[in-house]
Amino acid sequence: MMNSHTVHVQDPDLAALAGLLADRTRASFCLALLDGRAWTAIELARHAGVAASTATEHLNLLVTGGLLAQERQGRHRYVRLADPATAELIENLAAMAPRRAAPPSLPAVSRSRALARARTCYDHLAGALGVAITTAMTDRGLLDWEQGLTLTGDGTAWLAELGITLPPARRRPPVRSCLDWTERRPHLAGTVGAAFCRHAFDSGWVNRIGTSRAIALTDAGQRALRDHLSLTGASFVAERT
Amino acid sequence: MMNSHTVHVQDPDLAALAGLLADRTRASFCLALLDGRAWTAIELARHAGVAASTATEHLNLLVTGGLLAQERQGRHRYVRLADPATAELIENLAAMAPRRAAPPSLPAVSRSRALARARTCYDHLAGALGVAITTAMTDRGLLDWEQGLTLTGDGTAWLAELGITLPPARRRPPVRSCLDWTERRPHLAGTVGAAFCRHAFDSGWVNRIGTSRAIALTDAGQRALRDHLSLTGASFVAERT
DNA sequence: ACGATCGTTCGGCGCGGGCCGAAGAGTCCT
DNA sequence: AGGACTCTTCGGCCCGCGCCGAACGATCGT
Repeated sequence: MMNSHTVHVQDPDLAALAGLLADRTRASFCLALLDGRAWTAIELARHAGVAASTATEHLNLLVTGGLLAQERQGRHRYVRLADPATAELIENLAAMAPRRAAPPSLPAVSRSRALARARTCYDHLAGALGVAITTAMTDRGLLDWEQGLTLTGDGTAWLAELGITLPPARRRPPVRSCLDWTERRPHLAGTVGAAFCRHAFDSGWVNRIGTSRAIALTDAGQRALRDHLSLTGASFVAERT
Repeated sequence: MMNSHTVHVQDPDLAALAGLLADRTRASFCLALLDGRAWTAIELARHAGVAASTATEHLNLLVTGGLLAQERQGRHRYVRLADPATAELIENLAAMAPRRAAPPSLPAVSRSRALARARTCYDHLAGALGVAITTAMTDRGLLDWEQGLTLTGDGTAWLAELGITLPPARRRPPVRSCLDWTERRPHLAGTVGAAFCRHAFDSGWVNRIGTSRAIALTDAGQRALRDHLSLTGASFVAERT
């Protein structure tokens, strides 16, 4: 039985959702959380340059609004993006948003260079590294861009060879193109992108640089990319410290 | 030569973009414009229940913000969504936004029933009609949902048989799943969805109901759906007046 | 020429929301 | 037990912004 005729059309409260992101501080929180990790309230407060009390209020709004999930451990309040759909929404918004000139301070430049090389974008790899991997996979026929982005049979076999098993396809698409705001080129996201990223961390191919969202490609990682993707290059390799 | 190392990372001004949609009136404008047509300033003002002067200010913001495109004809100011990417962004936001109870006035109920049956969603067909067509195409093997949404070889042939020629694939994906806020099921969008919708209007399969975004399936349209998709049903057929 | 309609500009009003600092509760470490 | 740290609550400030009405200019119809 259809009962759609008894359902009143309820307008989506677009303004309420957009209002959550319409504040500099809250937007800064969400962009920071795009690295996929859980941050504490004070980390976010310092990141955005506001008082702890202000951060608390903003986090309350974002959590009750459903954009953020929180988890309390001891005296810490950890928050992260609620789910991949939320991350995707923020990515899309960020990709369309106008740029805002950042103060080109010296440490900021060095940080931005590390971020441009390689970083996580929610649950997958981004930066020059993410783009290079995606391009190499396309060149080897593992990905197909003809109709949107799809994983080829060769691609499935290649993943299996690496020991990456994919969860059964549910709501979330296995492969998805993600365009973030430093690299202006698309890179691999979706469950495959997430699985590959996890595999790269587990196999020691990449490591986090300190506590930032930037990551560094290890020697093992360079070998792996050369062996499995014939991928060599310098643009995504971190400088020696 | 890579020159990415000279490019300063500029944070996307997410708050500015979200701020454009963070107002009830502006959000109401954008949702109305999701039907894909151009509206005049006063039409939007009346739709949202604000003074003309207020609408002018909001439209200025939305146009300079890049979300809307405008065209002036005589004393009229026509505005429409800037491009398909903008429409998609608003769709995604609307799909995630919390529902807001609408006052269930009697004319509103009747209007909502017509909208639920069949309407345009930006440039493609939506409502029960859009969902039924999409489902039928899937059942006949014209669409494949295994890896995201793709058009099969049979699907391409079927479109050619109808006389629908597709523009060469550029940035915009040929098929895309669109989830709007009345039907909670996905329906066909992308360039294929747009081309099919245009074909349906050109062939007299559907007509606009007055000046609303609701549409009515004609007798010719019912025959076409039966012949080409073995699709029969009542949920998407308008009542006789 | 005239009224009618559409759109814009401007001044002014009022409210909401973002910010802080101070005070306090809860947690961890030593 | 004590200090250090994280987080929350509250009061208060103030700016921004969404709203309107009035006046005006522009355009269309007759």
